[in-house]
Amino acid sequence: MSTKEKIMDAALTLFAENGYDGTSVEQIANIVGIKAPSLYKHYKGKEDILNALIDSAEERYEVMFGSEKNIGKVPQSREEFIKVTMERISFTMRDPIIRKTRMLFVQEQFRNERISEATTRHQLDGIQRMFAKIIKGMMDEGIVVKDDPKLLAAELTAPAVLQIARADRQPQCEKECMEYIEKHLRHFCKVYMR
Amino acid sequence: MSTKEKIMDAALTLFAENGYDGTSVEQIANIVGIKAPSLYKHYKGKEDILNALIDSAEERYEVMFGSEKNIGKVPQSREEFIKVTMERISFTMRDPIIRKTRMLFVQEQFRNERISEATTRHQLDGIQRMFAKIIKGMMDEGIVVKDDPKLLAAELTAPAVLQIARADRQPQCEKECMEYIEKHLRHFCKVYMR
DNA sequence: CATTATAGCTAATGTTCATTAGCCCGTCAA
DNA sequence: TTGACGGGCTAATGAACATTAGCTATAATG
Repeated sequence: MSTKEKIMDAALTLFAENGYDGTSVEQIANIVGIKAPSLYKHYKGKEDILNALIDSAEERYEVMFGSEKNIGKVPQSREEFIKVTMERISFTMRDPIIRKTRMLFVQEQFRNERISEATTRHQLDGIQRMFAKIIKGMMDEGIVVKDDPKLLAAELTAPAVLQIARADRQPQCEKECMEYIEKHLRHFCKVYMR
Repeated sequence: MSTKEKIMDAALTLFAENGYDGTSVEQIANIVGIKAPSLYKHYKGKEDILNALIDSAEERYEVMFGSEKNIGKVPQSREEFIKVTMERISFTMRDPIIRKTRMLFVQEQFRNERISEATTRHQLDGIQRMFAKIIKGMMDEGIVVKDDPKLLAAELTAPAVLQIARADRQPQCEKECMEYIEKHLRHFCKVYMR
């Protein structure tokens, strides 16, 4: 891993934990194993690092939600839908980089316009568009009752998003959150699936 | 309004907008109309102000969700339920103190244990317990289909909570958010109400 | 009227922080 | 061999910040 990448990595960890203002350039340099001034050989300043982190999050988002490739095939049964959905949610909840990015965005959303806008785009539009497509697929196959796919997607994902946010701030409740999400998912299936 | 209250008020506004670390004692004093050192006649320090704000938020929560008085009577029709629910949500979304407290809590949730714990208690437990009671009441009256009231409450409130969070960071979308919430609410009623 | 507490002020302190200046060493191309 | 450059270093700078010390005026209390 190059020094530039190490800086990004360390900054993301610290920003997520202590916030942007609560993190000093020296702390970042310490983790990387260099002195603070050396950091300026790689980035113009602290804000430049934040912008690089936002860029990188946007790229990741583009890869995950930009194309429709990663939706996979339409689940053919209730249990299959529950399984792949729980896997997807579990990954999103636990992946360290996604988790730290979420925590960073949550904290900076009111001061940084790019982050504010990206949060809405990722958390609401992206996820719901994805699930709307899956649900639409299942509607077409007759597995799910006919209804507005976007509304159903929002109902499906919103409780999960809130539980993920809870697990971010209270990691000791992670298991409980996942169970709660599964309960919701099963209830959703009971109501809307044949 | 006493100076002590003015300080709380100014601090809440600034903390919500710029975060705790992003706010200086001098900025708070400026809004109040005193010099920074005078502030220490009222509070031991910056953190003391934050703690007072948390105390005050907890008291407010206790008043709003502590007793069951403020649930009001069980709505007798779909339209009545929609009306009172939208009013409740609109108030929660727009009331300046509640809004700023929410924004402060969102930003500090990872660094302050009291806030972390309170966020879960207010955002998940409190709201859902309240709506579960209303829904339970309507189930008993036969207006809502028999089901787990807490699950239904979570499904009802989760999309609203996310839209309120969106309106907090993008106030220009407030109207859009409210319309979105009403759409969800009506869909919820279509699915679960007779 | 005397005294005491309250709540403001200015000046100062010590710390932390982001950033810059300028030096040095190793690598690699000309 | 030379020279340029990348990437590290130390030292320094200047600003911001939380907090303390100590003075003063006004209001409340005896």
